[in-house]
Amino acid sequence: MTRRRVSNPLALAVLSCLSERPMHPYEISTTLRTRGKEHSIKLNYGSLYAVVESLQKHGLITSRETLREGRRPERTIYEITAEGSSEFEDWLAELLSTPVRNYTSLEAGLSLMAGLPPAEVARLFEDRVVGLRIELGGIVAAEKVADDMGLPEVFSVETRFRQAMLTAEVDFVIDLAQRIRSEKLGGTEVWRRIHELRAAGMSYEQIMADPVGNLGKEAQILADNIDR
Amino acid sequence: MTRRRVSNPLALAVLSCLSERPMHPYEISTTLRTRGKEHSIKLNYGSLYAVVESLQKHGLITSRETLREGRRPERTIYEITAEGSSEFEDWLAELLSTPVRNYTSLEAGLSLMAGLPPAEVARLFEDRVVGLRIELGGIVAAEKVADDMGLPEVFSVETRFRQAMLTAEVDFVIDLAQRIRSEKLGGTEVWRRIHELRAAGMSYEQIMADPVGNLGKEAQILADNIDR
DNA sequence: TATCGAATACTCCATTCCGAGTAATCGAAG
DNA sequence: CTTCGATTACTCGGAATGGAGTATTCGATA
Repeated sequence: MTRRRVSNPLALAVLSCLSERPMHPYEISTTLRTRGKEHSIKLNYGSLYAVVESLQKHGLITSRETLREGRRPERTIYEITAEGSSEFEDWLAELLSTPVRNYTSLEAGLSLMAGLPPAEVARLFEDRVVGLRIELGGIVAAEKVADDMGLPEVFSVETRFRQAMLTAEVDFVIDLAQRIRSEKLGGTEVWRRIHELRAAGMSYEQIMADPVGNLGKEAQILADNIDR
Repeated sequence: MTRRRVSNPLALAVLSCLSERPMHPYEISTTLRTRGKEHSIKLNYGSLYAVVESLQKHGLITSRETLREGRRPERTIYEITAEGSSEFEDWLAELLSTPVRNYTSLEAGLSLMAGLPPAEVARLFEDRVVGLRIELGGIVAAEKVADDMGLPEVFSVETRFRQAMLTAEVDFVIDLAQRIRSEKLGGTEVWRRIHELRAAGMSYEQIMADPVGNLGKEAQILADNIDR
């Protein structure tokens, strides 16, 4: 059981919109878009309509009326229930107060990076830094626009947060790339050696048959960890 | 079309394991566990078996043999194909070099935080900091254990990365909580006022009928943004 | 005034995911 | 020697996801 009856964060955004006033799903989507919330909460129609239906099923919102103009598709207007309001507050409080594990793709990559040779990994990180700086540039520009429009900071803190996280990532990646290049990162020699031997045609299993002999005594730990 | 034929990062971990030697799925799972990779890549059995099957279907791995000991379930041993190897390298290179949007739950929360009153949000952030510090403590302890065992840093950079990100998050959240408490965060007064009026029984729509009158001239922007 | 692209307002459904369940075996303690 | 929890090794089905498709209308341009 996933603690929340509806667990997609998009549902929280829906409750947030309906806390203001009743809306129909498409209006919710455009509201979220114009406010820039779709940059922090993944929004696509498939999920939106599924989530709205699920919220209704669980009594957190109710449909108020269905109207149609001309031969356009129907628009069902939803409003939040008392139960929905308290779910909204409780859920939002939980999101703000309770750290949760978020798996990022960089973490996945880092955890397996020894699968590529050190020089290549360093180069890839240098590429990444270029990309990160471009993203950061975009965020800073967007912040400036919001500021010039007079939008108070409270309504775009998530952007500041992204900026902070991206900055920390840039710092980390630059440092890591340098430490790989200079072989100051612990184990880089063993790592490089493994790839040299593999490039020379030796299999991983052959290398690991005698790690210390093939790779040096730093590799003892690998021998200990890899055998069953 | 999701660029990769198999897009779950767990598939990358599977390919990584099979790059070393042939294994059966359960062995892959235990290998990933003992190496601590399941902290960076979500691992559950349902996904593991689905992903293995999908990798096979797409020709990135092949089953080598199926054996059974006693009346235990069958164990099918898989090995990586040449195509699988190049997919592994290509995919890993992409993960390392190319930033992607990762939606976090905190970002979702931040983007909607105006839905709760400022004082409460500040308190929630203070709670979060406690939790984050506990997590950080655990990570630092784990790093020490790895270091004492002599495990070279290359094989646990992902942990350092998590540490860096969590530290940046703590800094951000502490600063934000302080700026809310001291009302130095732009718009905090308007924000507080909205919740005071709502607590006094006024609806959001009533408030927004005359934002400047109800909330002060800082709220002009809200009027502009909220009407259609 | 005819056309064409953008916006409106969804629907569909093939994957993918993931938590819970199952069933056998092993090892240690009493 | 027997019981009980941990480990081994998966299977299953319901829920979530997300991209592509559909049908109408509006507004600008030629």
